Amino acid sequence: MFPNQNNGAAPGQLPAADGQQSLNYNGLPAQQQQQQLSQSTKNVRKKPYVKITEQPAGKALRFRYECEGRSAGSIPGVNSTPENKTYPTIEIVGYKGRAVVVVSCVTKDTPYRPHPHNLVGKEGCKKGVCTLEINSETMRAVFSNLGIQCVKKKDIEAALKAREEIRVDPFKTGFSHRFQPSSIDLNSVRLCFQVFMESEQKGRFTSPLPPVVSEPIFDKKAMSDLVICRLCSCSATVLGNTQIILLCEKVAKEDIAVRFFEEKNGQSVWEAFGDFQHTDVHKQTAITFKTPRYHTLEITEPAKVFIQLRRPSDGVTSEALPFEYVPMDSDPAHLRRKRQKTGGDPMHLLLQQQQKQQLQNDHQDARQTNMNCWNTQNIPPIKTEPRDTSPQPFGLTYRAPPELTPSPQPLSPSSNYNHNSTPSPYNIASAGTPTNGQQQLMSPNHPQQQQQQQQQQQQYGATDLGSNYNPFAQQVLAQQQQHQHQHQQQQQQHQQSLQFHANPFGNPGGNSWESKFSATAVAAAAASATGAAPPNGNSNNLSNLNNPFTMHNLLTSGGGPSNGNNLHWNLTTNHLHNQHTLHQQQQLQQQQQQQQQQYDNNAPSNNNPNNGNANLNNNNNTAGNQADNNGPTLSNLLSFDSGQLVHINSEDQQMLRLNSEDLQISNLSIST
Amino acid sequence: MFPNQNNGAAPGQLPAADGQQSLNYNGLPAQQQQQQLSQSTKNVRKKPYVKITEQPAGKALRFRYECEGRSAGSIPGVNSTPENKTYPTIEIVGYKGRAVVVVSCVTKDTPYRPHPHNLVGKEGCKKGVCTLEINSETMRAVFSNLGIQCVKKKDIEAALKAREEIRVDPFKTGFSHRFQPSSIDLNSVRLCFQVFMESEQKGRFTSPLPPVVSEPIFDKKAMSDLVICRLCSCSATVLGNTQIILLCEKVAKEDIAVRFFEEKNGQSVWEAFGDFQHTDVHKQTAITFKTPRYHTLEITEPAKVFIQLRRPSDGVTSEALPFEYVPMDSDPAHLRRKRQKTGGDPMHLLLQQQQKQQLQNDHQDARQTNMNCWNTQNIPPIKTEPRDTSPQPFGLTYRAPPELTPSPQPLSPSSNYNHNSTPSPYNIASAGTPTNGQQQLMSPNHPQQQQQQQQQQQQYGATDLGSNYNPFAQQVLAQQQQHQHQHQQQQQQHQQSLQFHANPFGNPGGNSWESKFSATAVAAAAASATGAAPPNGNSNNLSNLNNPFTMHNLLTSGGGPSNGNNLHWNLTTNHLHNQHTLHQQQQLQQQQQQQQQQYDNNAPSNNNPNNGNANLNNNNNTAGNQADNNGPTLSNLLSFDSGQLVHINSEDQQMLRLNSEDLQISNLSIST
DNA sequence: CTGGGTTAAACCCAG
DNA sequence: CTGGGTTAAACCCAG
Repeated sequence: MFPNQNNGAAPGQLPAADGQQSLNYNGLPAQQQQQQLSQSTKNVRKKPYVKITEQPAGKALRFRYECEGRSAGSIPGVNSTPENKTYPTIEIVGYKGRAVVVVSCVTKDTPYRPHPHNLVGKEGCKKGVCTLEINSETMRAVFSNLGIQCVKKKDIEAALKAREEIRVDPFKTGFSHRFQPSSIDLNSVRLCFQVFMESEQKGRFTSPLPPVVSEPIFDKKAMSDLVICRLCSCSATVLGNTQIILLCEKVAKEDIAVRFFEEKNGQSVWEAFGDFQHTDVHKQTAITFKTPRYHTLEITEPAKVFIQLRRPSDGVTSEALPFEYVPMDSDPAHLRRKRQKTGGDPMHLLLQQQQKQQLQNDHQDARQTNMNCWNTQNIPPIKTEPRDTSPQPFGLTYRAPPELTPSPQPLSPSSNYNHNSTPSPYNIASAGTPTNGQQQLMSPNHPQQQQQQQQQQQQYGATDLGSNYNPFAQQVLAQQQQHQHQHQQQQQQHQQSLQFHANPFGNPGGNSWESKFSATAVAAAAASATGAAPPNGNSNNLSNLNNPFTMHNLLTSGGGPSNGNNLHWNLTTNHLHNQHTLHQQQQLQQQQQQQQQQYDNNAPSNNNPNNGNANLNNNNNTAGNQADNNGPTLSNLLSFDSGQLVHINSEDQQMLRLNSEDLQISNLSIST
Repeated sequence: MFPNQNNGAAPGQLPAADGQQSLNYNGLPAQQQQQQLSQSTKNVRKKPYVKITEQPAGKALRFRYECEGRSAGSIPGVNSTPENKTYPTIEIVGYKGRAVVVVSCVTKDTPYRPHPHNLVGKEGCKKGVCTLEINSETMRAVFSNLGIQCVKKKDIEAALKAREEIRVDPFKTGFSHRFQPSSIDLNSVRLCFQVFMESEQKGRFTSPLPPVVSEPIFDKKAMSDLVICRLCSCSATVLGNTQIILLCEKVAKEDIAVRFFEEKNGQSVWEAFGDFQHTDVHKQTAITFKTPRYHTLEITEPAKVFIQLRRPSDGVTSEALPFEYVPMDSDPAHLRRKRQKTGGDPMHLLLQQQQKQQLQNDHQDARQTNMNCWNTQNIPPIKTEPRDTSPQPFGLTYRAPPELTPSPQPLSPSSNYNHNSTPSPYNIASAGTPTNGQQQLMSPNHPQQQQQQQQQQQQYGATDLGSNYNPFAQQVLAQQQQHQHQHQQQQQQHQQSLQFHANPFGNPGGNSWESKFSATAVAAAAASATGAAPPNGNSNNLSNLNNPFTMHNLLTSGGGPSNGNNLHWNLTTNHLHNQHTLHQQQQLQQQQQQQQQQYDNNAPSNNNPNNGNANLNNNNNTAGNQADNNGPTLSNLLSFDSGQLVHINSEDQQMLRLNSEDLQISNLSIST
């Protein structure tokens, strides 16, 4: 282990457990958590962790496009009310001291990949992530102005590339998903909180806590609830077949049903569905349907039932509105008269009415009335002369226009949209095998864990990325993770050395290869390269060399402006005999280091308009100083962007030295 | 006058008038046309002209975006039916022989400016315009595959620039409107047909006929008719106040009314409007309203009336559907019962019903029922015991889903959308003063006409381009026109010479200035320039120098990628004392020539990817050969694009010599 | 491929 | 500025 890492979390550093320790977080019972913790930490009694004390509201906010040129608003807390506004809040449990949190968007579903959408807001938001120092008294951070700025499909790739550049990838899934933009759900995100505690070396925030994700957040615009806005009538006769127009929020015409049901003592005793075809759904916002027949025609008083929208695909329903079935006597005059003519036989009447309505079913509309929607299971003998009872309508309109209803929409993500609610990483762990169960609590540096993660990704990749997803890409994913752990290289060296003959720049150590790699050599390598891969300035693209699939993606992904200062060379032939992923990963590390170094040497300030006088140190460090821990201090960072508490030194040349720490955020430094 | 122009149209060239000459075209009676023609042509009895024998359908086709990556379909003729398809067709009347027609989109409203939308199709469509040779037997051209590919707002400027480059500007309005993209209606165009007859010199199509425009064509997607798709009920009691939901095609909630009316012997005897607020318009596609009270409560049989949508802003209405007012007795059972309880007094009943419905008016919805919509002018004494009459509904649904109704939508542009139908250019002429009336038939080369056009543009500019439109820009417009007429310069020289002292490159002739304008001089001029105008590669931008408004536009129009090969220099100070527009125009010509020449010298093939081997001649002609008439031949052009009958030599360097002819299409050459 | 409905991206109004 | 409806631009399904 390394000096800056305290994954082992020496017990002495931790404050005594406070009362809150016994509270749940991420929905797990405290006992279970405790068990988990003890499983993984063995001798360590309490490990600090991040707790979301106020979840973000599930769909209170519309995602905003950058082109809208406006603030994206603030995600409220799930318990926010107009009178008492709350905001997403986290708390560090089991640690007191300085800490910094980095918030970013990840995908709703596991594996939690970096999500292209950006967090924007007044405080701490930069490059789509939000970085705040946690109040070291309360050990809390409240995110009172966090908006979600959505990217459009065409910009997914660029957005993920930008995220990759600042190395925010909480779960080390890599960024290969940027080549499958359509696999990314742009209508939902989770917030991911990555907390970094101050290390022994003051002012450096290099001790990460396991990342924690919020409940999903849905774009309010896209995910409209099922809502019945209006009904032209909320009563009908027990005979059914009454045409009713229902106005609603946007629905999918192929995936919507109108459900009638009756409850007795909280128990559903009857249900039936309105009868319509998908062509009866008008512009996604209105449904013309016919009422189902009531389960009995023999009622003398109106029967109170409910009507609601239901989405068959997931069973989600709208709020139920009252609806009334009235005795046959209450139907319009012309029907009543006809019944009288036919002697009042209700079955005859039923037949007549059906025939009549069949005729009314639009001269234009030749389809058959679908009798299947009717619940015909229990039709009792019908009373010949039902009493003339008066229906008592509930009112014709159920939802007033927005300006008239102060009542808030249902905001809780735990209502309709959490049917497949994804658990937090801790929950995942607990759901897995005992071995996998430790995963989230292990040091991300642990080689074993990296392999586990890779396995996990392959697992998920098959299900999450659709049928087009190429499992090859998952390798790249794992490979890309690897390069964030350059510091480990020295330790891993004994494992690696056996394979290093395959590397043409074969250099077992990470420290001294720079001297072997002059600009001339680069030029020669570049000149001898025959591949057509467009240089695009991203060091991870070296993974192409091992992965024809990704290469293909690169070649077909539209290229983008090529960065003339980044040389790439084709090493494919050198890797043909590499069979083990781990070996490939290790080689990749070497190559990436080499390329990074070369980038540093050849392009000292290109593409970096902000790279002015802010970085007073370390801009021209050499390859040998990997042990150099002098990251940018907060004051330096502040002079870089004075509105920013903590700056992720994304654009700094420094980043390119790859002296990154445990997590993707390389050097979070702070000065007091 | 010039050798290639036969505006005078020597009578001997013309075939004898055929029978069709007596037909109308562009909706003008033949007599009136005849009169017009004789007014302007004095001694010429019959002038050939273009007649649209089949107008394009007014809104049969959806405009398609380029990004949709598909054919844009074919505009049918206005008389097209599924069985007998027709297409826009023109005919040349009064001339027999070879001719070519160039079709392009122009704005719906006068002045008919080039419209950024492009014509695409299998035959002859290139760069957004369609060029066909007219069948010289029938003297007709049928456009059987003409689609409209719409540009998005952001691309308006580029699209118009491209049009400018190929010099398609039928009415010489210039292209200044590209700096007011929002002034351009993207949902409508007119087709403009420019016919060029073969000149005395065979194979050259340089004798233009006056351009003719079609009736407007509207984007089917955007301009949906007012259509009632469905009503939840098509009958109500004479009392009114029955809530009805109406489903419709997209309407504007602020500009829609539901009109009830009654006709007796074709005469409208009663009308009233449904009662609703704009908040009752649901998602633009449904309206919940309350029926107005019928003009009398004293009916014993159902009264047949009509219901339709009406757009107050322009009075346009939907088709009317039958609606039935039924006597009070026919209302639902609970009301009838209540009436019985209160002794059946109808006024009491009315009051009761109103109160009741007021209560039903949504607990949420506190607004007052708007009684103003009711026609209360003629309420007779009410019969105490109305007969129980049966309503006879017309059926509940009025428009079936698309797949069920074969009946075509109304297609004629002369129905709803031609309220301000713009006449053909001939009609414009006839509507003007006698002097202006000759305008369209005069040679555009005539100096007097240029001034007239300028006046006309200023006139139209004020009304067509909105309140932000700066009349200064109209000058530029005229100035821009001017530079298409370099040939005239020699003739105009005697007028110009007096003012030429103001020109720093003072060069009265158009032939020999090239020698005075070396690359060194250009560099010096560029170096001394202090203005901040971004170069953007368009020679017309030189007009900025005279026009601060346009300069402003350029500076704020977003710039676009600057063309490094186009040097601009700031001559503003040299023009401070120029007061007369004509002088400015003349100077501008000089400057444009200079710049063009410089462009030719410095950037021989930049920005011209197609400038390969197609242009065998004239790529390196000098400034002296302005009389050179060797345009590209058709065979040359065919090797350039073999699918193309006639090629507008837009990208040819040749264009830059400005040896353009009468119309904006410079050299239409053809080889047999 | 077509017609045409639907979704995603921009735009813009009203409070 | 905000929330949120509407339009314009893309996308995509069904025949």
